Amino acid sequence: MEIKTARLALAGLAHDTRLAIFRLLVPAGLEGVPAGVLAEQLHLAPATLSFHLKELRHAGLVSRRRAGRTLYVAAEYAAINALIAYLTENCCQGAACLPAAGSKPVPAARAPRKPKTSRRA
Amino acid sequence: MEIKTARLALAGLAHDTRLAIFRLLVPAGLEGVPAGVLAEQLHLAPATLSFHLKELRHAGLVSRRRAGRTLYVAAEYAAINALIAYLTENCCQGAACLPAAGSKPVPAARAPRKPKTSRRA
DNA sequence: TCCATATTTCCAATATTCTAGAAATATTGT
DNA sequence: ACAATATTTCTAGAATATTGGAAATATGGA
Repeated sequence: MEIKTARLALAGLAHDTRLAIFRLLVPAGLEGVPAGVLAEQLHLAPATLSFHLKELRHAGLVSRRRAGRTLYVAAEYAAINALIAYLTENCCQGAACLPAAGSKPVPAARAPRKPKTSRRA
Repeated sequence: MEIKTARLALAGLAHDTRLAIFRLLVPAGLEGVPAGVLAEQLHLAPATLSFHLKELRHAGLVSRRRAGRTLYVAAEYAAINALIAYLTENCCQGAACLPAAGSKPVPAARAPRKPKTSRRA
């Protein structure tokens, strides 16, 4: 996953309403949820919901499927998988996201430069 | 991890500069990187870097440690671990983030209501 | 065709976030 | 105490995101 894609996905979820939408979609599986139901459950004006769905779609986090007059929105599980993979690979130390087995230990506090040429109390 | 914490972490990383900062910190381990080095590497005005570090700190994604005049910034691996765990648990179908083994299959497109009382060509 | 339903797009007002200069703070060395 | 370094806080303007009413679009049915 590219850094730009990752940032888009992060931004997509980094909003209360959108995170709430996504969490409603997750248990709904591939069938998804009608947009109207989302608006009802989250008390959102139609235009507002539409705006956030557009954002989520833009980030590749949800897909849309029309059934008659109703548009079903569904979570794009692959996108989260990819985001989790990105975070694991790029924002952790490889696999377990530990401080890295071989990383330098925390040094004791001391100034970096100027090795002091002469001293004087 | 709480939803609010998760959103904070997501928002923290959902910005080009902050994601770049974090990615520079990851390989630096617990020792971290002097703020000045970050500013230099990313060509950021001191005040701008400080603003983003504040955001990252607020989100719990980085920590700060003073060594003389220099402030070392380090990645908070635990925070990413927690975020990944949150996404895995809440934005996936449990473990593998698959469309859920038991979720309903995608239904063929059809209108939801009004089961049609009479027909006519 | 005309009407009702479901949702989107358009648009403008509002809110939030970002940037960076300048001044302030913290620390060390002289 | 003073000067130099490293970084933050203050501040305000610029940029971007969010909200929702109203009009537009898509679909199905009478």
